[in-house]
Amino acid sequence: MATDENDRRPKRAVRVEDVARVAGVSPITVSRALSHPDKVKEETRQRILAAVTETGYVLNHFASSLRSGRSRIIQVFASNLTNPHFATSIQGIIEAFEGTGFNLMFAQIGYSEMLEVDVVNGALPFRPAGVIFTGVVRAEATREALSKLDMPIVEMWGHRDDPLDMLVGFSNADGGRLMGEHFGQRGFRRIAYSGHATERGAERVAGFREALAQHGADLTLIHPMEGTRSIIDGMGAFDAILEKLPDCDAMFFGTDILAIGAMLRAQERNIPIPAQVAIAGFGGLDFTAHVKPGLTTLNIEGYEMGLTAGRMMLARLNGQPVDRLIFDYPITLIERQSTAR
Amino acid sequence: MATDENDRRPKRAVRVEDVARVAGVSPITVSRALSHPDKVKEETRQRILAAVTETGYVLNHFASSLRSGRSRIIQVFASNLTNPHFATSIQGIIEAFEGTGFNLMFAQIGYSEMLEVDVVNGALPFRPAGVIFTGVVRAEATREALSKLDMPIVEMWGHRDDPLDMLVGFSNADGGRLMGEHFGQRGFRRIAYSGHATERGAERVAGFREALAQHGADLTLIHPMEGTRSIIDGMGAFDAILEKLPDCDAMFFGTDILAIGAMLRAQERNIPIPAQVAIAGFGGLDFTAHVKPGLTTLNIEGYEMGLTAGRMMLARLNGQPVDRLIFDYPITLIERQSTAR
DNA sequence: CTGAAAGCGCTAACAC
DNA sequence: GTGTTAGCGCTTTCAG
Repeated sequence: MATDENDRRPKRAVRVEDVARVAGVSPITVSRALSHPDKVKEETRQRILAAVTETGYVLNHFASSLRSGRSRIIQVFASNLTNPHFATSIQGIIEAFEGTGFNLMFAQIGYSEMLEVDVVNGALPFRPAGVIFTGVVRAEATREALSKLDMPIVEMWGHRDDPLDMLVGFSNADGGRLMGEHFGQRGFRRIAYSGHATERGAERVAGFREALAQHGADLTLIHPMEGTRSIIDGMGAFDAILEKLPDCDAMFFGTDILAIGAMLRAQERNIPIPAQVAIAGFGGLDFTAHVKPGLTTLNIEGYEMGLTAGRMMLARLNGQPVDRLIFDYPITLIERQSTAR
Repeated sequence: MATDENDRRPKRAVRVEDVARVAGVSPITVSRALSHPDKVKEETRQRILAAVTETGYVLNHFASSLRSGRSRIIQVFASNLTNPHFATSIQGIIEAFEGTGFNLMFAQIGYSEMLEVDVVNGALPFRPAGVIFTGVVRAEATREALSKLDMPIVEMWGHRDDPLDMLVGFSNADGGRLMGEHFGQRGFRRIAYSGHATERGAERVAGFREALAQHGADLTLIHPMEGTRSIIDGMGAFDAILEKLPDCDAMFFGTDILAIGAMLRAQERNIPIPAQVAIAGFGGLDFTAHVKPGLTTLNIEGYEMGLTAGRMMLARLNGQPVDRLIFDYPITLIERQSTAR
């Protein structure tokens, strides 16, 4: 960028000092012009901006953060990206922060959400400006440690009345209830659930059971599938359920993928869906609309949740008021042929 | 962690100096014990480690990186996570770095790979220890800028004989060739391709066309679909192709998702697959094995590619020799009912 | 609205 | 194998 022949030597990076010299001001004024533009006279600011372009200056985040104790890093604790719901959610988060000058740092957490204090501490050396969890933090010790940190936090994909700070999620209990209501109305009686059955899965199961009870039905069998979600697993689950509960007339799966696996397996075994067994999924992935028979499912807006999570965080970081700390996305039943009677 | 009552005041963080005092050594020795263990006497090291636990010391990355000019950050430039291939790949990368002490920073690049110098520069203030691209860097200017950086780089999901540094990919041309060979042998004559058709897509199309030519067949129609990959898009593509090429007898789609959409649309329209139109996909997503008819596809190991990319980078960072700079994953044809004759 | 001095916490370079 | 000194580049005081 500089026009002289010094370009040859990438000796040392351009510093505020260099910009300051070119602009004829002191280093601190350059710093202010860049981070608190309104605290510097417009004219000076213009001169400084010109000098920045001329010198090709870029801020050294390390020096900046070391001195200020703050950073422009958003720490994201994400679950398995193999699950399209989470992947899509993360995509939403990424897009929310695009072009904002914040940088996203990723760390993996298990699907179990049994996030340890250590995992969180491991990310703190970066003093992130904010933290986003692709889940609700369960461990009490971790919650306490986090709440002491006094930084913006977004939890996702679950529900709590007392989030650490902000929450973008939905109620698994409501989801379970919706499906229980649906199954109850249809008159199903020998009912099985397969999928995540602890933590947030437990809430879903509880809601499901509760709604079924109101129709005099109950959840006859739970076939737990923690952390797995392939089509093959769904096929296996279908067989396993019919093995234990041969007269099963309705199955509710914790993910659409498992449900599709079950439907495919039913086809292979010539078991008519929904005539003999009704099948429902969870997630609202787009292919559920296109399989035959169409798959009844609970729809969740993963991408939008991610986007919203990112925007809430951003608003908070920019000092804007966040109108709702808890943003529960509605979960809706999409009724299709696979559970028709 | 400290046992006295000073715990109440989180005045300032524990520093090397504090650890040094407790261990009865100088700060620099603490630093060395932590980052170059072999340069410190075993006994001293033990004493220091004890002091670290006692004081609850955690390294300040900002100070460390500011001083050393190095960081433990791996910059990942990722494409759209909405695409399960990329998401899975990223998952592989994440797992490769789990527990290694390196931190992953994410930035989004468009599917087009027309990564600008600016995007790259935007990440450099963090002086990453390495950079991973979920794609091959196309823009020459960017390639040059990167090569001057003198840091480990992994490019992915494509092929070049002259990678910037390391490459984990596969040959799109080979993939296209495999499918062209397959279509040619089956005797298809009115052939359409739909999907990504520029850059890496162009290589695939070229290979496809080349192999078809050897069987006296040719690629009659290209229906480009840049950056889209939903089932709905596949349904639309199917209709669009038949509109332009009513006697089309075989379609090759750039992603399995598009291919599935096409198959579903064919079912709706009562067009027999493969009797009237053969359909093939690309990617080897697991559901291709389970749909009816089974979908012929080209298999790609996304997760493994990510894992390998991460491990190559890690080996390089740990100063281990990297035996192969270019790691081409084999791409294989999975022949199923959807293209049977 | 602008500047001078100081120091964030660490490690490179050079002793010993 | 260990210590001393200095400084990475920025921004927080505190003055003016």
